[in-house]
Amino acid sequence: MSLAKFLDRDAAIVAPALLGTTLLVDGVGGLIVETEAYHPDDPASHSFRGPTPRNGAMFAGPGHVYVYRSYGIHWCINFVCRNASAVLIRALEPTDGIDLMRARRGLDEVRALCSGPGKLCAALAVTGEFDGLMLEAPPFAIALPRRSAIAAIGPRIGITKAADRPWRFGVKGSRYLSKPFPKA
DNA sequence: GAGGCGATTGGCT
DNA sequence: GCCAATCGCCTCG
Repeated sequence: MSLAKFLDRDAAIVAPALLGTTLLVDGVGGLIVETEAYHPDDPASHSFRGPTPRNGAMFAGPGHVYVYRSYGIHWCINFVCRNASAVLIRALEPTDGIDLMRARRGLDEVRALCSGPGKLCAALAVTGEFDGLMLEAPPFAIALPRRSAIAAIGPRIGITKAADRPWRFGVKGSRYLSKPFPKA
Protein backbone atom coordinates (compact mmCIF):
# COMPACT_ATOMS: atom_id res chain seq x y z
CA MET A 1 0.00 0.00 0.00
CA SER A 2 1.25 3.49 -0.84
CA LEU A 3 1.99 5.86 2.00
CA ALA A 4 -0.61 8.35 0.77
CA LYS A 5 -3.31 5.69 0.78
CA PHE A 6 -2.10 4.29 4.10
CA LEU A 7 -2.55 7.66 5.79
CA ASP A 8 -5.88 8.46 4.13
CA ARG A 9 -7.83 6.63 6.80
CA ASP A 10 -9.04 7.41 10.28
CA ALA A 11 -6.28 8.07 12.82
CA ALA A 12 -7.64 5.35 15.12
CA ILE A 13 -6.93 2.86 12.30
CA VAL A 14 -3.59 4.32 11.24
CA ALA A 15 -2.14 4.68 14.75
CA PRO A 16 -1.85 0.94 15.57
CA ALA A 17 -0.90 0.12 11.95
CA LEU A 18 2.09 2.47 12.19
CA LEU A 19 3.76 0.38 14.90
CA GLY A 20 6.95 -1.10 13.50
CA THR A 21 7.29 1.59 10.84
CA THR A 22 10.76 3.03 10.26
CA LEU A 23 10.86 6.82 10.59
CA LEU A 24 14.04 8.63 9.58
CA VAL A 25 14.70 12.37 9.37
CA ASP A 26 17.87 13.10 7.40
CA GLY A 27 18.83 9.48 7.95
CA VAL A 28 18.42 9.58 11.73
CA GLY A 29 15.66 7.73 13.60
CA GLY A 30 14.25 4.29 14.28
CA LEU A 31 11.17 2.10 14.60
CA ILE A 32 7.89 3.58 15.78
CA VAL A 33 6.89 1.73 18.97
CA GLU A 34 4.25 4.04 20.46
CA THR A 35 1.45 6.21 18.97
CA GLU A 36 -1.75 7.99 19.92
CA ALA A 37 -4.81 8.91 17.81
CA TYR A 38 -6.54 12.30 17.89
CA HIS A 39 -9.86 13.24 16.29
CA PRO A 40 -11.52 16.52 15.32
CA ASP A 41 -14.52 15.61 17.50
CA ASP A 42 -12.21 14.78 20.39
CA PRO A 43 -11.95 17.51 23.05
CA ALA A 44 -8.31 16.55 23.62
CA SER A 45 -7.39 17.15 19.96
CA HIS A 46 -5.83 20.34 18.66
CA SER A 47 -8.20 20.18 15.68
CA PHE A 48 -11.27 20.12 17.96
CA ARG A 49 -11.83 23.90 17.80
CA GLY A 50 -11.16 24.33 14.10
CA PRO A 51 -8.16 25.75 12.23
CA THR A 52 -5.78 28.29 13.81
CA PRO A 53 -2.34 29.48 12.65
CA ARG A 54 -0.76 26.88 14.90
CA ASN A 55 -2.76 23.81 13.88
CA GLY A 56 -3.25 24.65 10.18
CA ALA A 57 -1.22 21.62 9.09
CA MET A 58 -3.82 19.31 10.62
CA PHE A 59 -6.31 20.61 8.09
CA ALA A 60 -3.92 20.40 5.12
CA GLY A 61 -4.90 16.81 4.32
CA PRO A 62 -3.53 13.30 4.84
CA GLY A 63 0.22 12.83 4.42
CA HIS A 64 1.25 16.14 5.93
CA VAL A 65 3.29 16.52 9.10
CA TYR A 66 1.92 18.55 11.99
CA VAL A 67 4.59 19.79 14.43
CA TYR A 68 3.57 21.85 17.45
CA ARG A 69 5.26 23.30 20.49
CA SER A 70 4.34 21.64 23.75
CA TYR A 71 4.44 23.56 27.02
CA GLY A 72 6.36 26.28 25.24
CA ILE A 73 9.50 24.16 25.28
CA HIS A 74 9.30 20.87 23.40
CA TRP A 75 8.29 19.88 19.88
CA CYS A 76 5.91 17.03 19.07
CA ILE A 77 5.31 15.43 15.65
CA ASN A 78 2.06 14.09 14.20
CA PHE A 79 1.16 12.35 10.94
CA VAL A 80 -2.02 13.92 9.55
CA CYS A 81 -4.69 11.41 8.51
CA ARG A 82 -8.16 11.61 6.98
CA ASN A 83 -10.51 14.40 7.95
CA ALA A 84 -8.21 16.39 10.29
CA SER A 85 -7.46 13.39 12.46
CA ALA A 86 -3.82 12.78 13.34
CA VAL A 87 -1.42 10.33 14.94
CA LEU A 88 1.02 11.57 17.58
CA ILE A 89 4.35 9.73 17.43
CA ARG A 90 5.24 9.10 21.08
CA ALA A 91 8.30 6.83 21.04
CA LEU A 92 10.91 5.23 18.76
CA GLU A 93 13.32 2.36 19.10
CA PRO A 94 16.57 4.01 17.91
CA THR A 95 18.23 2.26 14.96
CA ASP A 96 19.96 4.84 12.76
CA GLY A 97 22.32 7.68 13.69
CA ILE A 98 22.41 6.72 17.35
CA ASP A 99 25.60 8.65 18.09
CA LEU A 100 24.12 11.80 16.56
CA MET A 101 20.99 11.36 18.66
CA ARG A 102 23.17 10.88 21.74
CA ALA A 103 24.93 14.15 21.01
CA ARG A 104 21.67 16.04 20.40
CA ARG A 105 20.13 14.72 23.61
CA GLY A 106 23.29 14.94 25.73
CA LEU A 107 22.58 11.40 26.87
CA ASP A 108 24.22 8.01 26.35
CA GLU A 109 21.42 5.66 27.30
CA VAL A 110 19.84 4.43 24.04
CA ARG A 111 16.69 3.35 25.81
CA ALA A 112 15.84 6.93 26.78
CA LEU A 113 16.86 8.71 23.57
CA CYS A 114 13.39 8.63 21.97
CA SER A 115 11.10 7.43 24.78
CA GLY A 116 8.68 10.35 24.60
CA PRO A 117 7.19 12.73 22.00
CA GLY A 118 9.42 15.67 22.97
CA LYS A 119 12.49 13.48 23.31
CA LEU A 120 12.27 11.94 19.87
CA CYS A 121 11.83 15.32 18.21
CA ALA A 122 14.97 16.52 19.96
CA ALA A 123 16.85 13.38 18.90
CA LEU A 124 15.71 13.71 15.26
CA ALA A 125 16.15 17.52 15.25
CA VAL A 126 12.48 18.05 14.37
CA THR A 127 11.34 21.64 14.97
CA GLY A 128 8.48 23.93 13.98
CA GLU A 129 10.21 24.46 10.63
CA PHE A 130 9.00 20.98 9.64
CA ASP A 131 5.35 21.87 10.29
CA GLY A 132 3.22 21.36 7.16
CA LEU A 133 5.81 19.41 5.16
CA MET A 134 4.86 16.26 3.25
CA LEU A 135 5.88 13.01 4.90
CA GLU A 136 6.52 11.47 1.50
CA ALA A 137 9.46 13.76 0.64
CA PRO A 138 12.89 14.42 2.14
CA PRO A 139 14.10 15.00 4.80
CA PHE A 140 11.65 12.27 5.83
CA ALA A 141 12.01 8.60 4.97
CA ILE A 142 9.24 6.16 5.87
CA ALA A 143 9.26 2.38 5.54
CA LEU A 144 5.96 0.75 6.45
CA PRO A 145 6.15 -2.63 8.18
CA ARG A 146 5.24 -5.75 6.25
CA ARG A 147 2.96 -6.63 9.08
CA SER A 148 2.03 -4.39 11.98
CA ALA A 149 3.59 -5.26 15.33
CA ILE A 150 1.39 -6.71 18.04
CA ALA A 151 -0.18 -3.75 19.80
CA ALA A 152 -0.76 -3.06 23.45
CA ILE A 153 -3.68 -0.67 23.93
CA GLY A 154 -4.36 1.81 26.71
CA PRO A 155 -5.64 5.27 27.64
CA ARG A 156 -3.74 8.28 26.28
CA ILE A 157 -1.16 10.01 28.40
CA GLY A 158 -0.89 13.49 29.84
CA ILE A 159 -4.32 14.76 28.81
CA THR A 160 -7.27 15.80 30.94
CA LYS A 161 -10.09 15.76 28.38
CA ALA A 162 -11.55 12.50 27.08
CA ALA A 163 -8.73 10.74 28.90
CA ASP A 164 -10.66 7.49 28.94
CA ARG A 165 -10.55 6.85 25.19
CA PRO A 166 -8.25 3.86 24.54
CA TRP A 167 -6.34 5.49 21.71
CA ARG A 168 -2.77 4.88 22.84
CA PHE A 169 -0.99 2.04 21.04
CA GLY A 170 2.40 0.46 21.71
CA VAL A 171 4.53 -2.45 20.57
CA LYS A 172 3.90 -5.14 23.12
CA GLY A 173 6.94 -5.79 25.30
CA SER A 174 9.06 -2.99 23.80
CA ARG A 175 11.67 -1.52 26.15
CA TYR A 176 11.54 1.84 24.40
CA LEU A 177 8.07 3.06 25.43
CA SER A 178 7.53 6.42 27.13
CA LYS A 179 5.62 4.65 29.90
CA PRO A 180 4.53 1.07 30.50
CA PHE A 181 1.04 0.03 29.47
CA PRO A 182 -1.45 -0.96 32.16
CA LYS A 183 -1.54 -4.75 32.45
CA ALA A 184 -4.33 -6.15 30.31
C1' DG B 1 -5.78 43.21 27.00
C1' DA B 2 -4.80 40.05 30.99
C1' DG B 3 -4.75 35.55 33.01
C1' DG B 4 -4.72 30.58 32.81
C1' DC B 5 -3.55 26.24 30.99
C1' DG B 6 -1.57 22.32 28.06
C1' DA B 7 -0.87 15.73 23.51
C1' DT B 8 6.26 17.35 28.38
C1' DT B 9 10.61 16.83 30.38
C1' DG B 10 14.41 16.89 33.69
C1' DG B 11 16.01 17.96 38.11
C1' DC B 12 15.49 18.12 42.97
C1' DT B 13 13.16 16.46 47.49
C1' DG C 1 6.53 12.67 43.88
C1' DC C 2 6.57 17.69 42.97
C1' DC C 3 7.73 21.68 40.40
C1' DA C 4 9.58 25.04 37.13
C1' DA C 5 10.45 26.36 32.28
C1' DT C 6 8.02 29.02 28.50
C1' DC C 7 4.83 30.07 24.35
C1' DG C 8 0.49 30.18 21.75
C1' DC C 9 -4.29 29.92 22.12
C1' DC C 10 -8.67 30.27 24.66
C1' DT C 11 -11.76 32.71 27.74
C1' DC C 12 -13.52 36.50 29.89
C1' DG C 13 -14.10 41.41 30.63
